[in-house]
Amino acid sequence: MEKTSDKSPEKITDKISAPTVMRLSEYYRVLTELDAERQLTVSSSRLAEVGGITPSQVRKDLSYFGNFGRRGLGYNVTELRRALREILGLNRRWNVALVGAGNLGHALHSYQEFRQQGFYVRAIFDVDPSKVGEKWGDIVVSHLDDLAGIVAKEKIEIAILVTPADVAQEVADRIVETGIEGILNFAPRKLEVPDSVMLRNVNLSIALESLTFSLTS
Amino acid sequence: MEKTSDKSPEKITDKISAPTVMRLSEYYRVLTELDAERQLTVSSSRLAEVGGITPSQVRKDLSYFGNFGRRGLGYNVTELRRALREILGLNRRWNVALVGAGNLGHALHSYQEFRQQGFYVRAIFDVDPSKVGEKWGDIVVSHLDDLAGIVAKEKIEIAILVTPADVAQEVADRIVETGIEGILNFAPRKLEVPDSVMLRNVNLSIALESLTFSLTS
DNA sequence: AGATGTGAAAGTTTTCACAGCC
DNA sequence: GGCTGTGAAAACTTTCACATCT
Repeated sequence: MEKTSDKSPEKITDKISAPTVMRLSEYYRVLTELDAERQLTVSSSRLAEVGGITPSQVRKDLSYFGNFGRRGLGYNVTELRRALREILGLNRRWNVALVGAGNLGHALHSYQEFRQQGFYVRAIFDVDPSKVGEKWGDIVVSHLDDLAGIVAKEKIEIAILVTPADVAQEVADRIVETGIEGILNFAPRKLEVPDSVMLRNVNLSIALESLTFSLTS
Repeated sequence: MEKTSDKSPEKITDKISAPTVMRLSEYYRVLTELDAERQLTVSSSRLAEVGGITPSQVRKDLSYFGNFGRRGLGYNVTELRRALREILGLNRRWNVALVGAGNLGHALHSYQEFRQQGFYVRAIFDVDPSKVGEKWGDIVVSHLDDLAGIVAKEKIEIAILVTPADVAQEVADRIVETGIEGILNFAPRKLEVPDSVMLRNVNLSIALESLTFSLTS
């Protein structure tokens, strides 16, 4: 029935499944579009249709966090969008470091979507002497040896790891040492990090392989 | 010489869950490393340890496709690797087109991992006149209007869609018209394609948002 | 002995269905 | 009438445990 807004001191996030979080991100994106189109309300069925899922899935996902809708009317677009911003932690800026100044790092540096969501690349690191010193936009590529100092000075909270796979673990170790809270790993290798550091992996090959798996056989 | 079972005329792939397919890709990557290290056999527990899962999960995943192991001994690395190559459709070359010649397209074009897995970028498309005609390695960027002709000529089977979100659907429609079998979509928008076209999505923002979700709470 | 393959149990996620409110 | 919120059922995925084979 009623959920008070008084929450327990422990993390809600632990009880929420990964698929639910991914769907929240998609709802957020759709709501951003609807908001731009001046839509005032949206129903769970509408949200479901866009995301290719069921209306009850949408309602269930949202119900973990509160009662955002109104029976008979649906959800207020602006209100729900703001709620999701907060839930996803997007109602603030995040200082990010790119670790690895290769092509993928370059693409991520200029990825508009990140900036729009509040992710600010504050530093870029590499070990290649020919890259250190390069200017990327308004940021100068630093040597990895300066990681700790710059992370502290720039108050960097998240590292995006885009190094070759064979050095990924040792670079991750150095990132962990700086006290950074989260790592987004693009290197195709499973990393070991302490539980206190949040780790998410993006493997570009896996998506392609899942495609060829389905196209084969 | 294990042979995957010869049971049904319909697609095995339909019965295999997405998480299983992703794990197969990871096993394959680990086996590639073990093979390079001249390891002859590997147990499900060893494979599980590297992937951070349970041994029975590994055995269950593999058992959907055949009996690759030997009781008491484990799996032959080379043999299992070859089997997974075949299952994932990596025992051949795939002709790929990059649709979108921006930074992300550029990063993917030079992504070594793709080439190593047998994915060959045979064409690159854009609509920006300043990009059409550029030379990327040994490929000249073509205008999107030439998509159908070049796809046919180069026997392209997979399109990697890396356009801005707001044109992603119309570009996807044009890709579908060419008869391409699969699309890997990097644009942050849900695409509508016929069931006959395989679609996989990679959303770079979602991984970051899942990180901030866990860091917030 | 050592490790797979698998049916059954446990756990998790999705869907159903309907009470309850607009 | 319309649509949410949610407990219960169904579906799906993972883990267990042990028979089975080398």
